[in-house]
Amino acid sequence: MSNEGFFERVYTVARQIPYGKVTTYGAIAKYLGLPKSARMVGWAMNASKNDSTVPAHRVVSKNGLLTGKNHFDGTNLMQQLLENEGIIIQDNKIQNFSSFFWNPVIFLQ
DNA sequence: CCCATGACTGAAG
DNA sequence: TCTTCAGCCATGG
Repeated sequence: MSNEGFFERVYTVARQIPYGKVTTYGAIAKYLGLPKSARMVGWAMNASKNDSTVPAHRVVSKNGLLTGKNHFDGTNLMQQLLENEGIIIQDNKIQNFSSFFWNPVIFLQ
């Protein structure tokens, strides 16, 4: 894992996100040892569009805002996918975000 | 090698 | 609370 490319490492973590849970770009970056590279994680998600095994919709910004929803096909596809997992969303923002947050730094230690 | 681009963040005003 | 700004660093031209 540590010898794989940056994207693959991001994908490996993203695939561990449990159903009905979400995490942030920054948390994944921190887990990978690059706490200042949240943008790279977002970029990796964009590149994961072809890879259906990566649950990119479960990765949101620090505040629970669906900043990447515009990169999904449907206008509200990202939101619908999350709501389908039991997550409540209002104004592009996850409600009660902290209760859905899954921190890879803690769970994958 | 230099420059632009970004699904981010945290600090500052 | 909201808006701006500046680091951040992998990729591609």
